[in-house]
Amino acid sequence: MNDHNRRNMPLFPISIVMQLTELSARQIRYYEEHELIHPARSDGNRRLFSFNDVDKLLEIKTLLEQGVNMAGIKRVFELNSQAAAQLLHQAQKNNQEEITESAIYRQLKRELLHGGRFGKASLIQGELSRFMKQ
DNA sequence: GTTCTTACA
DNA sequence: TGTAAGCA
Repeated sequence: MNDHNRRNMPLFPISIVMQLTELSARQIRYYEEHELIHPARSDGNRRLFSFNDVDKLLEIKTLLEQGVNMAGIKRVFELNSQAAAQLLHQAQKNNQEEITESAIYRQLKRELLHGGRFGKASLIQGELSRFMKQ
């Protein structure tokens, strides 16, 4: 069982995710409607969230608190996946070792936090301002 | 008892 | 977003 599988395993019912994220069930379902998350379903049609889903919801919560709307959050995720794809491409270009997907995301997270080549701060101050309320 | 969908405020 | 109804 690798990291990737572990993080994507459908494990938590919505009640647990509510406690973990401090988001309401209404909000969590709403973000799913807008395709920000894609929780699996149990046999009884109940949502089952993975660690990745929870992480994504926490990121959504942070952006929401910063005043970013739904469109802006979608844009951030879009840019993040682009950045991840770029990191993956460069990693493969620089050596033949097998690159773990989770390692790529960890590096992306570091770069974003430390204002690396993708600079999240500049992203929020610049383009993202169009998606801010007020 | 918990969660789901739908609908209204 | 919160809340309520009616199901599963």
